[in-house]
Amino acid sequence: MAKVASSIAPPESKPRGRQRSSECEAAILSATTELLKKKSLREITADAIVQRAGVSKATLYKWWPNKNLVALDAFLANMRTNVGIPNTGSAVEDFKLELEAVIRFYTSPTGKTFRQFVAEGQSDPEFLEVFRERFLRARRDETSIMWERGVERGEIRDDVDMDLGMDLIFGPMIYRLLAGHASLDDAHAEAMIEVAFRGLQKKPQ
Amino acid sequence: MAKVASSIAPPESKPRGRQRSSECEAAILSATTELLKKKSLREITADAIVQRAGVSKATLYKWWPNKNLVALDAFLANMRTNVGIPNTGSAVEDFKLELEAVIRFYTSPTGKTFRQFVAEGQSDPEFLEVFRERFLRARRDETSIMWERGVERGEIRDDVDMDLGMDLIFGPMIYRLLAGHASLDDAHAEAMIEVAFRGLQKKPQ
Amino acid sequence: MAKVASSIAPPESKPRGRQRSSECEAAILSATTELLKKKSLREITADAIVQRAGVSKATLYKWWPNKNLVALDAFLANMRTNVGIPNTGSAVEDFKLELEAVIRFYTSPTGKTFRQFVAEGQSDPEFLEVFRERFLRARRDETSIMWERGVERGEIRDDVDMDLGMDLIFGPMIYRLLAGHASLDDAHAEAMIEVAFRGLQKKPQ
Amino acid sequence: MAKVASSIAPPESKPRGRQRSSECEAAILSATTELLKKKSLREITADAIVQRAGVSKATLYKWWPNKNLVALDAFLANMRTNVGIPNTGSAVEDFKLELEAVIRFYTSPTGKTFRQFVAEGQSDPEFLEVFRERFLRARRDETSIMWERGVERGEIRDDVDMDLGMDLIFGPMIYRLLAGHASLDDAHAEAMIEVAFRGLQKKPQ
DNA sequence: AGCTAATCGAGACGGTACGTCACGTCTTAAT
DNA sequence: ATTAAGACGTGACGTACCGTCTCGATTAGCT
Repeated sequence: MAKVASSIAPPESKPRGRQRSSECEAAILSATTELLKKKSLREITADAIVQRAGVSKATLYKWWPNKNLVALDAFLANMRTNVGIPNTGSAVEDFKLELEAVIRFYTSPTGKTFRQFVAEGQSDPEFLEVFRERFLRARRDETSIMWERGVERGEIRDDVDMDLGMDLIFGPMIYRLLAGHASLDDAHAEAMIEVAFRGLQKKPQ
Repeated sequence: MAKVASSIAPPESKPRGRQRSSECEAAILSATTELLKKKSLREITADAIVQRAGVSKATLYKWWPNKNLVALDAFLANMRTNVGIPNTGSAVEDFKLELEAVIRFYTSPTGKTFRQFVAEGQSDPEFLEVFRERFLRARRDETSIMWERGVERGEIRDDVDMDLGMDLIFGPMIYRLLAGHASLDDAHAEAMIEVAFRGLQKKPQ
Repeated sequence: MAKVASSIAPPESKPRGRQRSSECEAAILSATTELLKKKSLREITADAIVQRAGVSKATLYKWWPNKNLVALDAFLANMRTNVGIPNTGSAVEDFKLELEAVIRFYTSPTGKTFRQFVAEGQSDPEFLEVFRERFLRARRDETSIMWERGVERGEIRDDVDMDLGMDLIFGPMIYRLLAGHASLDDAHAEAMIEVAFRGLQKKPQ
Repeated sequence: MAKVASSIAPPESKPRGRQRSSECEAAILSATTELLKKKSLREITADAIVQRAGVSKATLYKWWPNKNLVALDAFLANMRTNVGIPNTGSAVEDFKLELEAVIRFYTSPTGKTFRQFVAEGQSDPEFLEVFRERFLRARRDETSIMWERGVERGEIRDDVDMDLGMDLIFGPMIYRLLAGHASLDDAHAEAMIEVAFRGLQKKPQ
């Protein structure tokens, strides 16, 4: 993470000196995870992380450039149990289930960090890009399978750009998540998909 | 600003002492506006504002609790020249023009502050609420006129909740604005409105 | 107070306009007196005085240049009930009684302000001079009567400078008062006078 | 300084991390010394000290709770070249020389800080105590040697409490120093000792 | 009776220093 | 070489008090 993968050569004589402690990395990530449950990203300090992890500040800054990227790594590490995407045979149903699942996640204790990553990204373009590539794109790659299945089955119009379609489906939810001007629940998901798909699906004619 | 309008009594004898200097307020707001053109909200400091405004820090903190609300007041003060909403006779056209205008604003030097307000709101719920009430709601109230015209003319289905419809129209744009995963221009606006309205408009038959 | 006595002309036609309110002056002085009972001179603020006195800050600064001089006026106003000096017929006894009385005063709630005046004087030479002239000199003028009686009665050597003698008698007490390195009570007064007078008094021979 | 000496264990393995920079401490103390030559203790600001020392404010506040204690440390550091006490064989002569020396010091550029320490102590009892213990007591311990020599040689009465005697000798000088009502020089020292010792010394008979 | 001027309460204002906080870097001794 | 401990410079924070100022209201002698 945040580091270059240690490259190729497998025999690779170890460098001199003490080796990087994977325990340190784990301690930092899990400390960060714990802190994120209690406080917002902005409120968490690098000092708090290292203290809770029983690790020195130099160690943290040796492996990560700043605490946002630590938090991102911690966040991603907790997503490995990756929910499979639904496959009901109907694109509308699939996206409805998916949207519900995503809403549940984003409003969960862990998922609410998402909003804070987007927020941090507004004043740190590099971070925003990393976040986009490592989180958003991964999610979109998964959901694109659902999209393609819909297109192949003739449920989704093939003249609609997928990115546009995806934004139509998930954009309103993101907007509500960030602006908080309206509620977010299963009912909303259903209604939203209903209307959106009226614009996306092929006419049955 | 930041203060409640002093309510009813119109003759309203002035309070005893020295009156609040409107020059100070103006200086602070315009200094903030200038700084926002050059730096992000996060980078701007209260010290920089007061120094540029030639005003004491105590004065700033006397009238505003923090610099975010100063920036919001400055932002709103610059919007008084309020764009009238379009009225072409066609709801699709109206929303297309409106979405294009909004995109142009949000990507303009002044409008890019919008993203930063949303960002700040993520770690400051109170600020988010103020921002929502004083900016977002005002915009939505305006656009709701367009929506209602569309409904009355029979262009927009009357069984679609307006809030949901608005989010469907503007949500995708906000999402792209904040996540930056895809471009935002007139072409996008057109395509987005096209698809969204297929779900929103009444069948012609 | 703190103002030059309004000079010569006794009939003196009053100046036009509203006259200085003696209630204001009294309110300020008594508010200051009250505050001095609870807090040290350093801790008291001009704002606190005017608030407690129900008076405006401009009024305070119109008649006094700073709060130290207000406090000095308040202090002096509370000393009008001027303790007569003792007159037992014996200089040693007189000074013993006087020293005891002075110690009692300086360690009383009112008198402990004395220390703070001396303290303020260290960083404000002008104030020190005013304090010296208006308080210390008045006290010394009183005590000088005791001294002179002693000299006349032949109890005190006439070749000792009075100022030096006074400092010998009161200096040690002031020192203890300010440095706090030893106790101050009647016993100390007695012992101190005992020793000091052995140096001051005429040999009985 | 300002920290407790780290007690007993002489081998004392150094603590883990980066050590306190003695350069910082030295820079702070010498900057403070310089500033004290030009300004009064009250006028000196923590900002000015750290700026002149090229040190951060956090560092100063890490090691000292306030600037008074910094100044005290700086003051004491400049006294290490400790004047030996006189030893002429005569207590009167010894104390006369000592009083002259002390007067010279207290009226010197460095020594005039003494008055300001006493002044600060009046509104900060804790500081007064530290000042007393670390400065006054040290001086008194030194001078007590002179006193004891005098007692042993039979020059000073053995029924006079030493603290009382000391105050009789030095109190008047302190009084004049702080109140400024009379001059302080060698002539004064001589006269004062003359009179004081008449009360302190054993009758020759 | 009005005019005019000094005074008053209220409190806004510019200024200066405060002491705290978090950041990210650096130093040291131990592993 | 990497670690834990933790000192350090930087820079912003929000608060406090100072002494000045601007208001409109009040008061009283003078015309």
